[in-house]
Amino acid sequence: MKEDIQEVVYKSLQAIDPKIDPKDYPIEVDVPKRKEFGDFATNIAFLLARDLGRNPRDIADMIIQNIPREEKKLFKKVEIAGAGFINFYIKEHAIINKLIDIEKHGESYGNCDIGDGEKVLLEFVSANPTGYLHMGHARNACVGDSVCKILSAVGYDVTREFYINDAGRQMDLLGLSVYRRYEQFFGIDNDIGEDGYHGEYIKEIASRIREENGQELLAEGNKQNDSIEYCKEYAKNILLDEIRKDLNDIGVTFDKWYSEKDELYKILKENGQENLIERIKNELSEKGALDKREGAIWFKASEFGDSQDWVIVKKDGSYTYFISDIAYHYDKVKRGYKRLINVWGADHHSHISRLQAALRALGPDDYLLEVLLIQFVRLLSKGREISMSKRSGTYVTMRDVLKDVGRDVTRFFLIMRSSDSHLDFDLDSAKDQSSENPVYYVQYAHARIGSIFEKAKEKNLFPSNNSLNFLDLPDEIDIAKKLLQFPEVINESAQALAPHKIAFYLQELASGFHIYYNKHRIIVEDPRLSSARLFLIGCIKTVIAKGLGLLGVSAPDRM
RNA sequence: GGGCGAUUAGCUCAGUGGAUAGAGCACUGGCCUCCGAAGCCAGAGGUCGCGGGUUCGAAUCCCGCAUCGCCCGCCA
Repeated sequence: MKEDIQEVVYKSLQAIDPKIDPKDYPIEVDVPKRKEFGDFATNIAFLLARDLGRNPRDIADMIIQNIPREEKKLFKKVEIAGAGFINFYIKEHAIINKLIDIEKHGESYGNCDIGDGEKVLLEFVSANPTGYLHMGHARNACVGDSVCKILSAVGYDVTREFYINDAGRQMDLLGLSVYRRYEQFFGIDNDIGEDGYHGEYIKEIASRIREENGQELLAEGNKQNDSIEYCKEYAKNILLDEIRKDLNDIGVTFDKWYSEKDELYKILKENGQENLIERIKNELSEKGALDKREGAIWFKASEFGDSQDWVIVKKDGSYTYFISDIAYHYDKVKRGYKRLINVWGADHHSHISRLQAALRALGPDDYLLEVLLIQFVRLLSKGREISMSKRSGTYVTMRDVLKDVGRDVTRFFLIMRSSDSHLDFDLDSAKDQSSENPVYYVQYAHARIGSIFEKAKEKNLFPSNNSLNFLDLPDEIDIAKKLLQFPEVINESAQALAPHKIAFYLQELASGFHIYYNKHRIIVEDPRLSSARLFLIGCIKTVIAKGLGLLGVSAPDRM
């Protein structure tokens, strides 16, 4: 509906002066906060006034005068307000009739194609397989998944990817920790070390290894290294399975699990011995972006927009995590993705600029990488914070929370705050099946409508758009307007990568329905009015289901 | 010392330069003979952290300051 207004204003501007370029004057149309200011308003007259050196009100008047006759039919009135706003008041029946779009498109209502099929790679979660997922990962997973759904809805071709960090020191520590626990089962007194993993699950994994292998793995020297390597692979596979299972339980799936070890260290056939990391190193070297200093090799990030240089090959000849990261992201580009979006915890923010610097150095395209930073989650119970540290063996996992409060509530809670705000996840209010819980509020509206449909069916009443002119209550017009804003809400949340906007919208829409329901009966004497009202609430049901779907939350017919 | 984020009602938070700043919770008082009370209605609650600036207009943009969280490793 908003586009219709933009079109009207544009036509009027064309009538005034065909030379006006819409690129110079983007026509902003929004819904005023206050009802008295109409259904839509534009500030275009202010923008033109500045450049034309004329009074905004005069320009607004001119625009109104030049709206083509045909287009004027849409409006009850169009007027100048304040210092030069133009307020549009749409005819009620035009709004109500627009609802037919919702029925026509059903589940796909609100979708569009502004993404134009562009290939987007969304990398999210990417938790190290060294432990169970905690609520920070869960927030990343839910936000990432929802962003994927939203971007798909606006026409992008989205691939979802999980990067498995299975090479490097953390994995070595994991293998060693498991092996030490294994040794302890045979009375060997050892020390896991401060850097090691201390969780109970490490013992459980070691125990399984003992059950399968007895004491065969006890060894010294090189043979012991083989045993540690075995423990590492064994633990990795178990933990990856657990991560996959947890993600599955919360409704998050991936198109590709990209293994650092398998993909980046794979020998490239066409080039003899070289692997992807070496190739990237060579490419960076050819571009003059590397420097040998203090026995190490540095990427000169400071020459490509970052604040300092970074080591990519250590003094001992081994790679840093950073060069794997560069290779991985360059590989994303090579795989044909035009847009790379990463969902990262806020503690990784310093990696953004250096990675962007590396991509810039490799060229040719600039600024390919967008990062959606997610601030921390604090888990609260009875007003107290619960520890989520991975090193202490006692952290509360995502699995624990999921079991406790369920998928829908977990997802909604993790999504309903802006990503750049810290999030307090209050277990007590999450568990509360009451009005304090916004997810039930929205789901309840959906279920209530389902229930009304059942009741109507008994009386042989069904939704119909044959008598929409019966919908003339102000409450009905308000709801219709709200429903018609939905495509714009999806758009905005896609643009800002901000699923929480949908969560807020749904609460407002549900509120509109509950108010309407309490004030007016849906099923009334006149079957034509009943059918029209059923049609209206059917539209609400469709939009709620669609919106909850974008958040990965179910829309039950009963609860 | 540098960087990122935050600071809005008692609490948790929306608010992408627009008109009189919003919601939920909590609090007070009402509403089921009636399609689901997990609901609705009414009330009260504000120096948008502080100080400058930009302009027709600033919670929103810019500069400075304060406070809180996170980061600044040849770990990942």
